[in-house]
Amino acid sequence: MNLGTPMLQRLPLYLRALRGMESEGASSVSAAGLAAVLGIDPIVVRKDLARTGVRGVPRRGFPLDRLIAALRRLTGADAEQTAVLVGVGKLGSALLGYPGFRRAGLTIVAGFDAAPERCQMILAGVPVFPVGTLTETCLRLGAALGILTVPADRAQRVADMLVAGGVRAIWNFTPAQLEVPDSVMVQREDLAVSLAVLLHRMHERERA
Amino acid sequence: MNLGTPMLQRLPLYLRALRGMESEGASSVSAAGLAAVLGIDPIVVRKDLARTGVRGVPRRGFPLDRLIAALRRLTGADAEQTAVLVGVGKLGSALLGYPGFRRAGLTIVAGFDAAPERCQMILAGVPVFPVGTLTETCLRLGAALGILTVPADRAQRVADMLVAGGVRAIWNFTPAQLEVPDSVMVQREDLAVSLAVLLHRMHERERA
DNA sequence: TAGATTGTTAATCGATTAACAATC
DNA sequence: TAGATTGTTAATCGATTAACAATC
Repeated sequence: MNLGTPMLQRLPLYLRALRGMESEGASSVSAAGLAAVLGIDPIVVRKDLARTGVRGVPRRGFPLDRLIAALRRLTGADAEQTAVLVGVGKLGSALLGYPGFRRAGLTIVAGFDAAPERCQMILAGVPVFPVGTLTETCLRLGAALGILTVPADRAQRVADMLVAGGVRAIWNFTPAQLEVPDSVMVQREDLAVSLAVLLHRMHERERA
Repeated sequence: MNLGTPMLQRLPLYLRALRGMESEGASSVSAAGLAAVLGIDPIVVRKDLARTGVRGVPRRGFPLDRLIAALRRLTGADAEQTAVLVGVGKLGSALLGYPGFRRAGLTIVAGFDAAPERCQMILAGVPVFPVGTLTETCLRLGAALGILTVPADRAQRVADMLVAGGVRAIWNFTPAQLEVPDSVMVQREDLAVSLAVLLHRMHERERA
């Protein structure tokens, strides 16, 4: 199944809302109900749910458990990947403690840092190692993903080590432009981009 | 000028790259050159640059200074907004120390936290106050933006205080679904969403 | 049966891509 | 002049929106 980015970005929102409903004892949900909870256009939700392949029942809605299973599969949450995180500064340790990754199917199995005093620590249950052991440890653990939270000027060097360590994707929280082989996917997380969108929309709304 | 989100997300990347070129002494840039640096399709860059209104010169490219000025205006970086940040935990203090906000035209003027031991501190040059003084301080400082980095179960209450404090937008780093008046823009920053996109694309690439 | 809700098909809209003309 | 690069117009593509048929 080939999903466009806009739909792909909505799926985790559905998943989170549906899990909440399930834990409150619900067993089915209508597209309109889900749309209302999330503040999304009901037509969009209906179409998205149709594309999960789960059949809804007129007048009753969709079976919650099957919908959750389908969404977990579509978002890749059921694949159980492991990640390493490099750069255990403030942002890095904040990410180590973020519980949402587990629910999305990602387990961070090791942290790395250049500062000796940060190594040998255990943060949020994750051991931190010297960055010199990165490639070797990556290979040993079979990590699928590398999370980059180092200073921008070290990003490329660490990325090279991650690639040598066999990761299949890099989640880049630095502004650096990384050079990696085509086989490795890089996704950039850029707060300056988000902020620009926010400021522009804020001004836009005020003009209207 | 009404810009679509895709273009709006590319503008800060252009801006950052152009600033780098300027600091290296360049005075003009071609669309193709900029595209190569960022790994973006040259046709897209050419069209985006055309929409800035800056005239390029065939065989020479665009004047760097005018392009930077135009991009600053389009992204809102020249408007100089102030923000307050609520929840000075790991993520919150990481954001307080992020230098990119300043360059994007945003200054964080105050932090707030519920824990008494975190108040009276100064982090990255920003004073931290008790969350009880939030609304009052917001009004006094005339903050345009509230950055929400508190636990999810307190998000709505803090959002209410921010709204009462007169902010025009809320940058929500919690998974909570906020209820605010229509006049206040809410932008959600959701790592679970980004991760789902990343994992899906990673799998997609491996199938290909 | 009636009515709510799903499922599907068509229309609209905006972004990307392609092709080519204009200009230094 | 020749050639590189911008600027513009048209074609394609995908997502959203709208309308309506199908079904419990």
